Amino acid sequence: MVERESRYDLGAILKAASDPTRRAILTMLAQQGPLRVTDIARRFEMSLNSVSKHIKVLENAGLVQRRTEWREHLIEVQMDPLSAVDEWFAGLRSIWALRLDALETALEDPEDDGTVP
Amino acid sequence: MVERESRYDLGAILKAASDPTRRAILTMLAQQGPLRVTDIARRFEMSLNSVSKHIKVLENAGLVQRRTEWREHLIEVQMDPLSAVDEWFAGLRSIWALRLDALETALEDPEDDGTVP
DNA sequence: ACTTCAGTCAACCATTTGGGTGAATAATGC
DNA sequence: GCATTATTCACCCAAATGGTTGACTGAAGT
Repeated sequence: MVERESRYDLGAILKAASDPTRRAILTMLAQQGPLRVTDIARRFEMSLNSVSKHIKVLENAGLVQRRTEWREHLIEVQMDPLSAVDEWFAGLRSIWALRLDALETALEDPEDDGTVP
Repeated sequence: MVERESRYDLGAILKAASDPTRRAILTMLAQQGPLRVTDIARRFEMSLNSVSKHIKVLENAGLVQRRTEWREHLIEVQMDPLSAVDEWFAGLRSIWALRLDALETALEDPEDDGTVP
């Protein structure tokens, strides 16, 4: 059985994705497939070190996976954690919709004064 | 015609949502409907000021809206910006899927050597 | 052995962030 | 007019962030 459950840190995912450089890295990886750190860095006007740090943030959030073959670190995008965000959004939307439903019902029911405590 | 287009700042939305306190505020607002700043703050072990700041961050990202009726500021959750995130995720996933498709096709076609440049 | 290449680690710096306090603003209630 | 209520504004502070450079580790090529 697959260990279903949000094993991902929602905050970490969102924070990782909130940086434009890191989003660009993710896009690049999705388009081009697994890349080495150096290859990624070369496409940015930024030091290799900074890119390496960004990758570590992404890795930490689970948005990227590292396959250390040979002396090269192949970085691969990982879409799974995104679903944790999807799920949180869905949850938020549903409780919001639920409240609206309750509100409507209350309005139809004249016993209630229509206020939401 | 509705001004469709991502008028939202993806980075701002993600960053705003990356903080646990702010996520809690959003959840609270979704459950309870519009609330005053003070009401929100009372539910946290945190100064009113800090909560006020958090709300401003959310407001800035478009995730909440302020209806300044009377002297009270009614804060209301706004789900629209979330779709900007949805869309970005969808885009990322689709370019990723596209690349995989291309890869498969290449593998079926023996003229290609199977490598992805 | 020596050099080069791929990356990380460590230290540093400026800026942002998340928190706090106290004063300021503005409307209401007396 | 004065106190109360609701909220923001202006600072202060510690910690985190995004970037830099320079030293280090480890594998490959010569």
